[in-house]
Amino acid sequence: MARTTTTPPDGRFQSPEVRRRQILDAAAELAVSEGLESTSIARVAEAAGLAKGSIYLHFASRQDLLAGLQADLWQRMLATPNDIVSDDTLSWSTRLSAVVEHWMRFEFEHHGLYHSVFHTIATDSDEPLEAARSLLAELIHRGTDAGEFHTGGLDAGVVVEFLLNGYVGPCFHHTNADTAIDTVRQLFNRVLGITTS
Amino acid sequence: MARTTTTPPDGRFQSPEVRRRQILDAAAELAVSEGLESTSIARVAEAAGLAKGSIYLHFASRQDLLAGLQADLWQRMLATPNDIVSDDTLSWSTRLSAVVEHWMRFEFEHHGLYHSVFHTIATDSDEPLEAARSLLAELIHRGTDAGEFHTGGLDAGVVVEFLLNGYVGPCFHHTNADTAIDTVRQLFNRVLGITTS
Amino acid sequence: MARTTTTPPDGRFQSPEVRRRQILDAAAELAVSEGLESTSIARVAEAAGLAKGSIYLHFASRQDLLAGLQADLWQRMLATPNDIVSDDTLSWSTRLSAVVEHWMRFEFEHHGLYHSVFHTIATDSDEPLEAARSLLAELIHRGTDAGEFHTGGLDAGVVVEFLLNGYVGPCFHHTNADTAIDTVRQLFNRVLGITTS
Amino acid sequence: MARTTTTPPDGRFQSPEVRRRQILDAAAELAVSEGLESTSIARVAEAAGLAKGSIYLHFASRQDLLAGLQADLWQRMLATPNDIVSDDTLSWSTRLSAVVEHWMRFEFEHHGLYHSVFHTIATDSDEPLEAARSLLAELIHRGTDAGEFHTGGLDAGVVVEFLLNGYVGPCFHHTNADTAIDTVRQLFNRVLGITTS
DNA sequence: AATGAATGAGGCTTCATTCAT
DNA sequence: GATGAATGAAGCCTCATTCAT
Repeated sequence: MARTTTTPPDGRFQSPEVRRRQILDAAAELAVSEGLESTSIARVAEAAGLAKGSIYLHFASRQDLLAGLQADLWQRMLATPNDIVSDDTLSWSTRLSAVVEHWMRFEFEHHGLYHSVFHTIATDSDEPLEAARSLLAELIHRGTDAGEFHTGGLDAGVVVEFLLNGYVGPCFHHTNADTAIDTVRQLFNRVLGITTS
Repeated sequence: MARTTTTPPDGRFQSPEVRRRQILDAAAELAVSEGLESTSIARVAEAAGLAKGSIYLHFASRQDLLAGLQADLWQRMLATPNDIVSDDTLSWSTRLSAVVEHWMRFEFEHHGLYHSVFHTIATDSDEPLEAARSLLAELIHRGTDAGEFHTGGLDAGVVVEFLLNGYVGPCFHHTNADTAIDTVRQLFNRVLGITTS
Repeated sequence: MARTTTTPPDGRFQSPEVRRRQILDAAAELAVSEGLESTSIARVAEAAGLAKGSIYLHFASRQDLLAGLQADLWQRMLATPNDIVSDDTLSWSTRLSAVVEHWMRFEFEHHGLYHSVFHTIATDSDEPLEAARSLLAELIHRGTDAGEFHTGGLDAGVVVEFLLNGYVGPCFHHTNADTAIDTVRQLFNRVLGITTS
Repeated sequence: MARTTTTPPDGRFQSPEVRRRQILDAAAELAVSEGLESTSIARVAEAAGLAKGSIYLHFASRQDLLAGLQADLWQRMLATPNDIVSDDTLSWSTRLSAVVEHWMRFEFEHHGLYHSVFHTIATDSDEPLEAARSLLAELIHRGTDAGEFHTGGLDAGVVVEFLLNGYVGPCFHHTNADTAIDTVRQLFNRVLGITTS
């Protein structure tokens, strides 16, 4: 039949994957602009150009939607850094710098959404958060082993938490992003005893 | 019913100041134990031993109450550090250490309440947050002038934000508080180029 | 003060007991006219002259309201019969007749509401239903012992269920109530082997 | 996707009659296991192996489906009894016994579905219910004329309603089915003045 | 004949806020 | 000052029904 038309005439009918993404994007935008708690199903539906009930074709509940948003953000936050850490052509301090830059740009773009998602949503698993911690912990550990970093007996867990929270602060106030990133990179270096000659 | 007049045996009639304090304390306790969003007027009233309507004799709205709570917390967070910074018998690095310890203990005690108040409540003024920034900024500035800290041309605003957020991270995970505080103090030292001989 | 006015000017403020009764009455009326499932909170509130939210000052949930309605009906259904059964000045067959009449008039008045409440609402306890069964079972048992009834070895439980359901049937169709009651009384007599000379 | 044309390997295309039956059977099963109100279109479709929308190719609305279910049940309830009543090789009391047994077994099998269908669904016509009444009324009338039953001037309509409701009661509580049936048969005999010598 | 994404009315429930007492 | 019954807007969710494919 006429089943060949892959592009529907208007946007009324969409494949589940597309719709799911549209909804998540709408939710993310709302969450950024109005806060997570104000991100109601009604608002999301409106922003996504759907009826309220249609949200439930893609998410079992508001909690589920929020969890999906969280997972989505985490995955975007972690994908590139994972690649960076695995790239053995780079020195450890270069990898660290690259990860910091990625995270900060991500945070600038989302203007703190990560932070509210981070601290507000109750999910069953802290998996992705743990993944971020592990990533940074491993990076530090291996850079130290390689003689590039010098943590001098500091509690590794505390250092990781400190850095992971610290870089977020400068992202909230729109000073020049490049300056902020550059400064934070140097702060990471100081914390990890990296001497940039 | 048969109880006729004046001064009731229990604490039913209180001066406005006392009542206000009772309400704020009840709200803070609830916010710590159940989260800011779950802190409803009904729950606060119940915890404060008042009827719902009576809350409105002391606060214009829920927002007002939450703003009061915020101001209260900031107040508590800043009072002692202000004293510390003014104490000229101490070296700048000692003052810094003392402020960090105060803030971290405060955070540990309130189990992240500060953080959610910080990030959730929309207030008209960022006054107190600005005050915290100023405090730390001044401390760093004067310590640098005194030759105790060495920030080497780093953007002061970024450093302040970095530190102000960084110390919060380790407070969420109940590793031993003393270890966390000690480690964070050393991290501050590293960031500010303080050499502890 | 002016606390003496027991009758409020209009019906806006009522004591909890009065309101609870008004709500239950409204709910019963709706349940009779439209069926239990159609008895929504919104309809009940409207019928009771209240806002939707006000229902929840008196009932924890729709289930709770329905359970309250059920309990209310059962209690009205069982109070008088209990008295009748205890009245030792009457013969057992007279008591039986009186109970049947009470139940049937009750059913006529409520036009089958008992029946839908009986079969629809999921309550934690079947207490009151069990109470009705017990009442009839005891009445039959003691009337048999007294030599007034002759059940001749029939399974007591089955007989009770049979009678308890049977009398309801004629109440649905508005034949003359008195005729129906009189006929059902005779049917009970036949079932229980009572000879009315 | 790659599956090209005609006659699919599974039972996807069916004649309307077969589909209708499949849907009704699925609905009946669901109604028995979960109650009439919980029998949603979505559940029925799922149980029948169809998409939601396809139900509407066979029934105009949910009400229509429920009415169909009702008609179906009545049909099954009345077919055999009609044959029994027409079987002139049997005495009237034997026919009565056989009808009672059929009805009770039917009720036991469906675990009260008949009852909820009976009392919940609003249909335009009470035709089938009337048919059941007529059947029993005729049976009683002709048995009385034949001298087998002795109703002694009791109101026929009331007696029919009484019996029609009465037999249902014992079916709800899983005492032994055979005992229940046997007992109810005797109760019918008592009501109709049948002496079993 | 079949699908299933989309709809939107309607149901339950919560909660900040008001106001007569 | 204090109360608490009452309100009503707003939130989450379900489900019968439609319709483009």
